[in-house]
Parts: sequence; structure tokens; C-alpha cells
Amino acid sequence: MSNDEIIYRQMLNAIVEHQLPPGARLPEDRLSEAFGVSRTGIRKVLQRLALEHFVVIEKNKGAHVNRPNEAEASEVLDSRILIEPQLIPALLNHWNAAHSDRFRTMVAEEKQAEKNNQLADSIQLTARFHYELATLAGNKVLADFVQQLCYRSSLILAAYGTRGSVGCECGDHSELLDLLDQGHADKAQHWMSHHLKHIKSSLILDSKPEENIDFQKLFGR
Amino acid sequence: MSNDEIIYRQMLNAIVEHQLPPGARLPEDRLSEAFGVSRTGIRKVLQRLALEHFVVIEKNKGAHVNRPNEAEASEVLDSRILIEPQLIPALLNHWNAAHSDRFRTMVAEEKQAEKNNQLADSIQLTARFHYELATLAGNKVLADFVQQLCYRSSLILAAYGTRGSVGCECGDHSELLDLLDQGHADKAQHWMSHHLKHIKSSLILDSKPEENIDFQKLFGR
DNA sequence: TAGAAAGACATCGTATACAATAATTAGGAA
DNA sequence: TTCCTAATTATTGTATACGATGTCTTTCTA
Repeated sequence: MSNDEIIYRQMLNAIVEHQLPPGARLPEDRLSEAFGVSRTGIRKVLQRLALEHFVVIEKNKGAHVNRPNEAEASEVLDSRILIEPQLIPALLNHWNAAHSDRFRTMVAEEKQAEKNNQLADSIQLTARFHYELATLAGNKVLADFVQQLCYRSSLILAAYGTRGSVGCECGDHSELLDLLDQGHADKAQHWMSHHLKHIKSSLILDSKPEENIDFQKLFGR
Repeated sequence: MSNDEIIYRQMLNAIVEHQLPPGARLPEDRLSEAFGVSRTGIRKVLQRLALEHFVVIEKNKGAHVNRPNEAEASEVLDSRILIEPQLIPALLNHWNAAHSDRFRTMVAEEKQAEKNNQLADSIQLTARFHYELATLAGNKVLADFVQQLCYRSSLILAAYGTRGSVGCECGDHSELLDLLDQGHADKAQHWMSHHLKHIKSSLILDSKPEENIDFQKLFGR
């Protein structure tokens, strides 16, 4: 793997694992000395992360971790609700016992990580579950998009998630695996849709003031 | 608009309009003198185009316009077939006479461009039709993805399209507008699905040899 | 003391320089 | 001639330099 790629992954991981929280500033020279490369390489990575909506670059002001607004949060989840259930039928065409085992192992790790309060692992495993499921549908273009949406979801949870909503997100993925093992396409699709809608509804999206606070209303008489 | 953005758009346009055909090499210093900026700015644009799959960058070998393989071509079209029809219901919620007029004007321009053999305009207008339709569904995340897929489709047509398949792609978009005006969600969805499947089936995807030619089989005795 | 202006500092945008790698050409031996 | 090797050229990868912009601090005045 190339050097850039390594830096990219480390930064992306730090962001989706909430070690770099939404809004965190990302000064180029600080990062360049941390990674031991020049600003050139860092800028390349930051620009990529910006295109993927993980960071925001403001001209002459630098980069910071994206803090998705409510519209973006809503749209990312809606996109997943539209796409992921639709992948189930294609996915079931390739589904077999070996896959089932692999995913059940993943779910076990998820539960373990959650039990041990390993937030970072828990987040990564949850995203991987959805991504690898999407991959099995056989369309790499869509699977990559789903992966990006999963990572963005993690950022959204950092900004709008309720306490423990990562664990909540996990729901119980093994239920889905049961449905897949039984070959129930409809039920599996429905489960996925419900699962994602549940995550969306667990977000606190209603009017975080954040900016443009009405001080008159707040303090005025 | 920033300077990079202008260069980006010019290059993207040149690619989707088939002025830079699939496989065309894109040497940095040639581009930098053409645009009157240093290689730094060009590299930034090339890297963005690479992330969006319009160009391919090979380490130490430079960039060239992407020549999508058959799998990619198939997957891009399948993605559109999965997503675009699904946007129709949300779109219809906002549909009104003003929108209808705007899109009908666009279709008229399409036909005009096609008649005059203005390939570039024709391609751009077709993509815009699909993108702006997607935008009306109200989900910017999905609309941007659809836009990218539309542009990639143009690249795919350059590689696998039959003679005149751009005009073919246009089909007759006004038919869709009629269905939308009448509020027939189901029929509009079906039309869109059929439309995209038609485009896909018009591609010549069966086994372009291109590489790994079996010379033994071809010339051996 | 509060506010504004000016300077110092930090940070980014862009160009350039040099090293590393690949492609090409030229030269020599079989 | 044909093939292989070596030198040259072209092109990219990465670091650095410098000017531009924004931010912060200090100082002065009302």
C-alpha cells in the first residue's frame, strides 16, 4: 500500500472512530510533522477526505473534521434506506454457509467489542458488516458508495447520536443473518429497512441551535 | 468559482464530451502550460478526477483518461437502474408546471443539439436532464451520486457505445415528462427503468479482447 | 475599562527545485 | 540484421520556499 494510502486510512479511522471529533481543526504542518512527511502529502490526503465529505476545507482557513448539518445527516441515512434493502435479492443469489459463518463471526466480534466498551472497534465492525454485505451483491460501484455512506453515518452519530446509539446501531445483526440463511428475501429487506430507519429516528435532529442563536429571545426582556 | 474548480470543469467537460477519449494520456507539464498554472494545481485536479473514476493515475507513470472495463460499465448502469426509478415518487411530490416547462425546454435543446450533430452539447444536456431530475427528489447526497454516474455513463458510451447511441440515450425524454405531468408514478418509474435498461443493452459489452490476446490460438498451428 | 488600530504570528496557496522512476534511444556484440 | 545493454531523456513524486491571507495580541485612545 502506498504511503498516502496509509496516512489516509489512519486519518479516516481517527475520524470515524470519533478520536477526531466533528469540528476538530486539522492544521497541515502539525499533521505533516506527526506523520513525518511534507505538507504536500498531507494536503493530498486532506483534499481526498474533503471530497468524501469527511473534512471541510475553507479557503485560506484550513481543514476541520466535518460536522454534518441536519439535512446532510438525514440525506445520508435516507440514501442508505433507499439502497441497502434493494441489494438483498442480489446478495441472496450468492449467499452460502461460508458467508453466513463469516458474518456470524463478525457479529460476535461486534458484541464483544461493544461489551468491552471498545468504541472504535465497535464502530469499524458495524460499518464493515454493512459494507461487506453490500459487496456480496456483486456491484462494486454501489458497494463503495454504501461504504462511504456507512463511514459518514459514523460521523453523523458522533454529532447527533444519543448516548450509546452506536451499540443501538448494531441492533442485532444476527437477526438479519437468520433471515438470510432461511432465504427470506422480503423479510430480510424489510428488516434492513427497519434497522436503518430505527437508526435514523434515534438521531437528535430537531434543531440544534449551534449557530444564529437568538440571544434576544434567550436573554432579552 | 475558484481557479481549480474552473480547470476541473474544463477537463471534466473535455472528458465527458469525448474530446479527451478513453486512454488519452494527460501529462502534467503539458496541462500546466496549457492552463497557465504550475503542476501543483494540475495534480490536484487530476487526483480529484481519479477519485471520481474519470482518470486513472498509475504510480510513476502518470494519468490517462479512464477506459472503463466491462464490469465497471455494467455496474454503473445497474446502479442507475437501481436508484433513478426509485427517486420518482419523491420527485413527484414537488412536481409542478414550472418544473415541467423547464425540463421541456431542456428536451427541446437536446433535440436541437442532436439534430445539429453537436455531440458535446447533446451529451451534457442528457446528463443534466437526469441530474436535475434527481435533484428534484430533494436528496442532494443521492443527486450528486447520480450526477457522477451520469458522467461516467458518458465515458462508458465513448468506450462501448454503438454509433449514435448518444442520440439513442436521449430516447425521448419528453415521454417521461408527460407521465410526470399526469402524476403516474408507477408508469414513470417503469419508463425510467426501461429507458436505462435500453441504454445498457445498447452497449457492446461482450468480450472486447483488448489485452491478453491468445496469439497461440490466433496464429498457432 | 472598552473598543479600535496596528503589528506580530500562524497558517495556507502556489511555484519551483531536485530526486526517483520509467521510457526511449543509441551503441555494440553475436 | 537482431538482440541486449547502457546512456539519455522525459515524466512523476516529494520537499521546500515565498508570498498571501487570516488570526491573535498588544497598545493606544476615548
